[in-house]
Amino acid sequence: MRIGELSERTSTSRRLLRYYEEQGLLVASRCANGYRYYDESLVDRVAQIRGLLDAGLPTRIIRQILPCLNKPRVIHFPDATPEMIELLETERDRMTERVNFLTRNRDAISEYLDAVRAGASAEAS
Amino acid sequence: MRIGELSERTSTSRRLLRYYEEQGLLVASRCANGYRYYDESLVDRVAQIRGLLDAGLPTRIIRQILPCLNKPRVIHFPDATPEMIELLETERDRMTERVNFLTRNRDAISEYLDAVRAGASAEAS
DNA sequence: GTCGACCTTCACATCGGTTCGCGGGTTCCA
DNA sequence: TGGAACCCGCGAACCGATGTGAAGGTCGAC
Repeated sequence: MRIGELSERTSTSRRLLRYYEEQGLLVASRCANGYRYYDESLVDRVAQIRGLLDAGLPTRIIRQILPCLNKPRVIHFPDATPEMIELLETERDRMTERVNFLTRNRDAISEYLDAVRAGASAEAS
Repeated sequence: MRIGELSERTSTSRRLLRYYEEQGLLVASRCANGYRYYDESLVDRVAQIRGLLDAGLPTRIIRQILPCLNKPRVIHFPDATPEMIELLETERDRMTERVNFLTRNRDAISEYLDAVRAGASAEAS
């Protein structure tokens, strides 16, 4: 597909798709006329990129970890340098921290909502 | 404590502490001479703020949900307007999405690391 | 009393992700 | 042949979080 369709299907502006490409997060082949051409699988990849960005990871990091997150995972780990592994471990730990933190706070919100609802129903009775 | 101590104990620049206050995330009382004075409990609060920021939440949202996240939780839910409840529910759901997303990706990284390690040990044998 | 360490406010800079919008080329259809 | 709808690259602005630094007030110690 071309950039317009990808843009619609991912709810992401064309400009931003080009930006992600510029940042090395997204690869597009080119038609004879210079138009970008995107593979079907890139819809998911864009969602992944946006999810990671939304979670607070910078493109710099996303660029590094993205290649390790694809389905045919067994294929290409010959490029696993020690620095790369360390980066991945660090980032994995940071993500775990984020998960724990978010979970705790979300649960606190849930509790609060429960308390409010309990209070409201008690008041109604 | 004054801002310097809070800054050190939270590894947060003074500038940022003032910024959080300006954004309504942090309250400081003032000494006679105009210096900010912080309660002990604010050390934890700063950590909480930074954790939420790190997880990708903007100060605007943090300001809204923070009051519902404190220990004496039962005390003050008289100010629970329907809009507030809706905001909290929305934000709780967004956080759940983030958690799921981060967990999936972190697990993918872990799997990759496992695969690399397995490959490395197989190669070594 | 003055020096140093702390605090105040404030304006400005930086950085990364995002949006806007230009000037121009390509495709297709009337 | 022209116009609509798409594409290109690109610069500029924006916004939110953060850094930097100036100009000045307060305090304790020497």
